[in-house]
Amino acid sequence: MKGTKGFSHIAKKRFELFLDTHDYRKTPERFAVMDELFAHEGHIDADGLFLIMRNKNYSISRATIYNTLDLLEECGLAVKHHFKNKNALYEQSLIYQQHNHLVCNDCNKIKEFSDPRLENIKESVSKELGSKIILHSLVFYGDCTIVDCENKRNEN
Amino acid sequence: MKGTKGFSHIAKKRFELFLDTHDYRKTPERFAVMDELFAHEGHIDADGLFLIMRNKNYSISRATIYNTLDLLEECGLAVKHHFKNKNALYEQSLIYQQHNHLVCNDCNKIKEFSDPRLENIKESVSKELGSKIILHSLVFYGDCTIVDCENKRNEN
DNA sequence: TTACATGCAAACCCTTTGCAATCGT
DNA sequence: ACGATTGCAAAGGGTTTGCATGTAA
Repeated sequence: MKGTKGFSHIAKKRFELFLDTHDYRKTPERFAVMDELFAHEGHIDADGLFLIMRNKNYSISRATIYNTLDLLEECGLAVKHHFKNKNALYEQSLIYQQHNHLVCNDCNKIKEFSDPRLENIKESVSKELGSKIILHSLVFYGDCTIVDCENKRNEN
Repeated sequence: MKGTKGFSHIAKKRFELFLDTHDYRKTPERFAVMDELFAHEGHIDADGLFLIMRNKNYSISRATIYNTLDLLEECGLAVKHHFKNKNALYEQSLIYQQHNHLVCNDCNKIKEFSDPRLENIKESVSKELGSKIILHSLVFYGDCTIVDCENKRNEN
């Protein structure tokens, strides 16, 4: 999602409330991970965050990153995705409205879209199969049809 | 998918043709894995197949299972899913029409559904984002609303 | 002060890989 | 017979865990 800059203080408030409520400690590491996730546009994996923070000479361990990402997911500030990769990708979700992903077969870039018709499908399925649907994951995989796409074939 | 019994000879024909075309060898292990996948209703992981076959005293290695599942996926006889699990789940796809999955938050059981409106969404996204969509993955995660659901809370 | 969180490294789990033995063609 | 395929075990890569140290409350 774009345009999330300047919203991290709202995220911080929500995170603090969450930590308070659950009697979790407000450690600097946890806020640092949150900040880094919110500073990053798009999707990133745990190790990506780890490397970025280390490169900034912020001392942190992978274990703490994983732990914090779980907390962020738990309080709805992060969404965890399992695309075809073997590792999980995260994205901040403060202004997350359920959106979906199109993964490009050519360059692996991820585009986002949303479509109201998905809600209709959800409602039908809820009734038919007897489930209160809490979340969904819709991913399309496709070949690029954009002529001279700037992203095309730039994987190494 | 249900009702796939008795279709494995068709699968076998398709697999043989595929192996011939690609100059891959028709080993008994490959057909054994295919048979086992087609004998299994629903989703199963590589290790699940491995254990089933070992329990039948069929001597096979994990490496061969993984290799064969790749081949089956390549020729369209198997579909590989990445749900929230860390391991991949496979299902036979001889009579696979694109269908989608509802994963139960209570018991982890997987139900299937399909909805024609998804095709409409696909068409819109194809045009909007410039992509020829080859495949998709739609998964709903929901809480069971079925009273006295037989599957409810039987995880250990 | 005291229990919870961190950091590190080892353990874990699923999957892939290397190589000698086997077997399809 | 030749070379692809198998089986095994070891390596790999992402994630989790155990434990001593550090630190928020």
